[in-house]
Amino acid sequence: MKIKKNLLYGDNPITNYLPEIEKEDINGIMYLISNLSNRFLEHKFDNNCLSISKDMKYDLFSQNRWRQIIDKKPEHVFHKLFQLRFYGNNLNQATNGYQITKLLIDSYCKWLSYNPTYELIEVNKKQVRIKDIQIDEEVDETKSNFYEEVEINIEYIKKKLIEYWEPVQKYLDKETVEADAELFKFIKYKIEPLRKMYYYISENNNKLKIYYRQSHSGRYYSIGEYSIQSLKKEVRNIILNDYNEYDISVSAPLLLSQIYKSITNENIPSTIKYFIINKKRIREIFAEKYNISLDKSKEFFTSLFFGSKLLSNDFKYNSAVTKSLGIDIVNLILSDKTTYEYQLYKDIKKLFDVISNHYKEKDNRKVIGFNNHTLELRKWKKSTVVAHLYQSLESVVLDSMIKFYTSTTNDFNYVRVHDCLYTKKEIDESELYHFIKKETQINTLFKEPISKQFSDEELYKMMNI
DNA sequence: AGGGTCCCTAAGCACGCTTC
DNA sequence: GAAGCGTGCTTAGGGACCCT
Repeated sequence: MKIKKNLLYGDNPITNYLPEIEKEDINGIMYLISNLSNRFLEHKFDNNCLSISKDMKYDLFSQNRWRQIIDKKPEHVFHKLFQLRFYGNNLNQATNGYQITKLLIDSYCKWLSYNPTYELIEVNKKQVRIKDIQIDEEVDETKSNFYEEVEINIEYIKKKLIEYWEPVQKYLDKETVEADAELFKFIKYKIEPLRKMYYYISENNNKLKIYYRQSHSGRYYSIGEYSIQSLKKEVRNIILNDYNEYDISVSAPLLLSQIYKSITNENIPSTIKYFIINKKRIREIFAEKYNISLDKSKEFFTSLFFGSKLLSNDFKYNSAVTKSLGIDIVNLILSDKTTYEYQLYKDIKKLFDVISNHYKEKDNRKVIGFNNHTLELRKWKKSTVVAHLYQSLESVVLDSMIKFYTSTTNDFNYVRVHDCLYTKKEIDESELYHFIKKETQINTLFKEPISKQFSDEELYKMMNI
């Protein structure tokens, strides 16, 4: 256990609010402060009380001491401080009946602005982070297959971080701050991840180390605390600010169609073809028609191409789509069988059936993907099988993209994101297309198609508006 | 010796968020 | 549909201890 000597009791924002801290508990408080940056909004405040998880209590005070000395004695200062518990970690549950108080925002702002020392502490053998500095990478080497390292333009991230910080700063002057979903999400999913990544990269000589693990289908997932793949896209694009993004446009419909075509030798259903050509407008008109947000609309079509059911699913009454859109809208979609969206739903279902049955005939225990990765099945499950095939084909295309990039530029700064490749140097999209076609026989698209698009009038007619 | 209780930890599940 | 991370809660099971 090591503690920075000059970070004294009373020097940090939390202890300012806690007049009676016992000396022996200061380690615990240090631990709390070090965790504050990432988690503070998930702890419910009531006056000067905050709640922390059971594990954290035990880490702080040891389980025995917590139970025997603190939990059983209501007069103990920490009993009062930590007695509250809350369930769930989303905003609604965390703030139910409470407000995000000035204390909370204040502590966070002060904590960030202080930044006086870069000292690390150890508590109960656990290494933790304090004052923004990472001491140890917590990636489990046994889980990751390998890592790749890429150069990052850190100055731009710094600039963006300052921009991000502005909207939070204005809360400093207010007495109380109302629970604000936007603020909550902004800090939790944008500021904190970006800040964390910024320090991670700057500590590593302006390079980003990405650990990958390969899944059964051949996809590479970035793992660990600093996983770049599950960052919000906006944040990821800030980090990879000077990179070029080569995205397989309408990837799921496009690749599924080619699997279908290779099996049946037939043209794909026209509904799916129209979607590939007019994706953007179709999503906009769909959002308009059912009066939902564009994001919900995107989610709807994405789910359809992953084989989502509209109403019920096997284990829960409501499918993911029903949960997202609400039962009324789903019923509305299902009520008119002549609409484009209904027919698209049916055609995708047919496409899934054809692909699934074709492979089931060969062997109903295993499926060999396009990259020769094999899926072993105990029980045949259509959606899993199609997902495996789709992902294996996707990984073939991504491998091919990487091969093209590294061989033509002799550069290895690239980041894998399933059906999208970020590259440091620019490449020619048309050459990339031909390379992939030659290597894999797959047709890809890297930009929204502009030819053969329907007029709005035709689209409205198609969707029965 | 058997039964009950407490302590402690790990593992598993559920949930909520992100990405594609 | 695939997967990731972080968090909260429950449960299983072993060890230590005490009582009958």
